[in-house]
Amino acid sequence: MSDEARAETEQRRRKLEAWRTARDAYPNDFRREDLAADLLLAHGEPGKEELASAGVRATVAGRVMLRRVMGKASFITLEDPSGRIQCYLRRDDLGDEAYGDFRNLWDIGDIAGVRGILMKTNTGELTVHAEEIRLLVKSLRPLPEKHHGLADQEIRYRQRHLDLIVNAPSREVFRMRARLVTCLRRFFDERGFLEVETPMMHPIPGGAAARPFVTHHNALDMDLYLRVAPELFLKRLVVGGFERVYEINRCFRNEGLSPRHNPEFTTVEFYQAFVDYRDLMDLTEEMLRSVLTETLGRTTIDFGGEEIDFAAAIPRRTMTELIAEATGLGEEEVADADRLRQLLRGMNMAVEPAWGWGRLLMEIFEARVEETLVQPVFVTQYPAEVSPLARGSAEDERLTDRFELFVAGREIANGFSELNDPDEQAERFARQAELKSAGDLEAMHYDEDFIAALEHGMPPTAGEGIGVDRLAMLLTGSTTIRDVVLFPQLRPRGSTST
RNA sequence: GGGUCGUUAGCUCAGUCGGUAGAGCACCGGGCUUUUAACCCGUUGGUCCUGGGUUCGAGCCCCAGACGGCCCA
Repeated sequence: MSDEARAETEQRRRKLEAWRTARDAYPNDFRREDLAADLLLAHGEPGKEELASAGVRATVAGRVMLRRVMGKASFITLEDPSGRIQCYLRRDDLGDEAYGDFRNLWDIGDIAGVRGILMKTNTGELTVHAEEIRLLVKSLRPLPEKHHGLADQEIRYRQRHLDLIVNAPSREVFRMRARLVTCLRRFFDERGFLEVETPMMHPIPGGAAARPFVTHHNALDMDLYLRVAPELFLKRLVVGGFERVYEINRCFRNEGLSPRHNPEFTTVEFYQAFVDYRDLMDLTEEMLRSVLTETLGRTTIDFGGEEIDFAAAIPRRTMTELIAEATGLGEEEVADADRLRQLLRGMNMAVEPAWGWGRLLMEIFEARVEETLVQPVFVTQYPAEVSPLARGSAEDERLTDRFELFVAGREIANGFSELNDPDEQAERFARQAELKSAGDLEAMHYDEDFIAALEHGMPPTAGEGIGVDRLAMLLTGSTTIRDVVLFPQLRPRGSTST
């Protein structure tokens, strides 16, 4: 901290010490009775004289955000969770001592309580004319600038409390996120889904192609993995007879940080027996319209200057179709692994010899198609090679009954008809295990316990995962996940690691 | 991991060609009893991200590093 910041903090500490000598500097007996927004709603309309004759009492409390001292009278603006309310403080009303303490010891950022009578100023602003003022908490550190707020992104993420104190739009983002989660929960509850919690620590990481975080259990003396997905546990619950389940919770993936990736992120994952992936696409559309209507009050969103429309039916396009369109390849060429490999090399992209047709197709899709999918679209018929848990397509054994939803060039949801043939699942795991031993760090483990569960019989089921952070980004127009995660992961300050 | 842009007062930001480091807000002192980002007067406040180098002289040029943003892998 610089001399000057220290100087101001010391100044404020001196004020606190002066205040402390006479009384409890951290009282907890003040009870707020009115919120700023409620007062404004109830008394915003009446004129100055009308309000004065009504003599309405109010008791407010909040953080001092603005201060205008005019000698023997002052205005302060308090901010509470609902909004801001102005208070009018006069020496002649409060007495020399209380008013003097206010002038000498209070600062912007302190938390205060004010009891008084509602009035309107000459310019019509609803104001609490103070009869009693209380300094409730002294703030020892200066707040960021009152008009421009806090713009430094690094400080906004590292000291989120400051961001929340000063930046109203940031508070609104997290309120919106909370509403989103409430809506999701209600949506699934209303449809008979049971909310469950499955392990965050897995003996074998599974359910997604991703590198896990490793931790260690001392008493059991075994490594555990932070889950990359809850999928395999949720399907065991379907085997157990919970035919509709959902979980809203964190997943962890040991990958780089980016505007779209935080190592811990939230998904809602849900499973429903006796439906297939087409039914889930219908359900997803319904869910999106429901969430948008309840949170934003409309079915369109503005994202990066682009209006995105969820009112109409969301188109369903196969991956091969979209690739043919984007690359100009013919149907037979898209079906030809050698042709795809050639194309990728022509795009100057690394190609692993182990990659088969499905993986090559996926790579091309990610490189050429994804970012072009701005309006909502369900991409269907994902290759089996990259979908080791999805049911194979009846029409083409190289494909699966799987879809992903793309909006604004981002993957929002991933769902499929579940593979419930234990023998085929065992073969798929075996193939994944081969890839893993060949060095693919994201390949899945062979999960015997899951196979055993499938052997007891899982009803025909479809399941889906939706990125809650990414939905929150869409709803709030945020282009980086860090703006919708309260405490995003950042590199430790002053670290020397590379 | 690579490329690129950024880091200057507590906060928001200027800083010309390499020549004594600035503004607004906040803070401190003074004035002001209905202000509105209050206003007026006067002060204070700097590891110019860090470490090297070039130069008579570096916030500015060069090298390395840290952290952050963006793009790519």
